[in-house]
Amino acid sequence: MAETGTQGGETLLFLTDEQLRKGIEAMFFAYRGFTADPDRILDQHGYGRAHHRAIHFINRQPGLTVTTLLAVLGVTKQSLNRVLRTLIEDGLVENRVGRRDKRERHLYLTPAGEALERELSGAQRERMRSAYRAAGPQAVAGFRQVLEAMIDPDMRRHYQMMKDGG
Amino acid sequence: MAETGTQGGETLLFLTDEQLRKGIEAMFFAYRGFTADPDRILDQHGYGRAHHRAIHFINRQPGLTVTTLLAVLGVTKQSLNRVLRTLIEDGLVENRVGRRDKRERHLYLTPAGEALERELSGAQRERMRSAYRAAGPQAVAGFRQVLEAMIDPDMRRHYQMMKDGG
DNA sequence: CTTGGAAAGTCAACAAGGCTGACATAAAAT
DNA sequence: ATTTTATGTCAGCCTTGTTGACTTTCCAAG
Repeated sequence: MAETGTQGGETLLFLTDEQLRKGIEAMFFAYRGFTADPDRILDQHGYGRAHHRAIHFINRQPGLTVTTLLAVLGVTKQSLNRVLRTLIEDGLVENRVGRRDKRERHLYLTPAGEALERELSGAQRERMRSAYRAAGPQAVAGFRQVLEAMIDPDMRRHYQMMKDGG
Repeated sequence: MAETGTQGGETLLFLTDEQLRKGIEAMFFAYRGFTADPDRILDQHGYGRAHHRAIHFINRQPGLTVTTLLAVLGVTKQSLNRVLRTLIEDGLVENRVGRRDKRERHLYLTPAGEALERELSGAQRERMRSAYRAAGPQAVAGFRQVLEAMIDPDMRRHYQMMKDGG
């Protein structure tokens, strides 16, 4: 009760424009670090960030349909198709006709696709792990809380779907 | 000492691949939310994300030189120049010859530039503020800690320069 | 004072990865 | 039988990144 200018015992200084600006810039610079290692690897293989995203989510949810992947990635089918086509041609992704609904195509990583996925996610996890370790478990919990609150409501269901496995 | 499988009294479960993967996906979806509002505004004005980044840092550090901005943004001068040229032509950015070193050009926002900057950062801060408020001050502290640990060492000095009020 | 290098700008060409619009096919649903 | 859905494709456009080559201006060191 010695504090002044507080509400519910918590100061609101973390909501100042200055604090928000710092968070915005941290987000900008951190995202660059976040993508830097995969970008290097992708470059060696002649792929780009768009290929990584497709590979990531196909690995995460093997057998998802093109429409689902489209919704998760939030791009047009023409844009995704360009990427998906090269991955299929190169033998990293497989395209199986749906059993129940034969219009659907279910996407799977081939062993080669899984190998690239491991290479990419390994590098990305390494940086993440190092940041987590440096910050500690409590900071990590806060990190996730804020990020999840930033996700667009329309996208949150996709995030949850992936997060909760399956 | 009643705990098992712990080190220094802290569990290491937050470093599992599964936890890291969730962090990676949260980062992916959150960054999309992070850029969504400014992107809509930029689109109305006929600009792109590259213009936003330039405007942001010029506003943050008025009078910075082209070389500095180049280093902060991490793009080539040809790429930046294309963006900068349109901003100058449109009267949002001003380009002053350096007093000490006349080779340098110092960048400033015009009143019109400042108006757009406020519109953009206002929208971005609103989302950030809402996420901060939902997560609380302790989570915000953790959020910043993890993000800062993710920043590439080469980039950290630029982040610090901006952060500490350049 | 000359010369080398730094700061800025420009031209051309290219690539990745977004977008729209139009259209085709197969299969499911009505 | 008809309509709708899922997928795929073609063509063309835009933004924003890249390389490489070259110029002008100006500072600084010899």
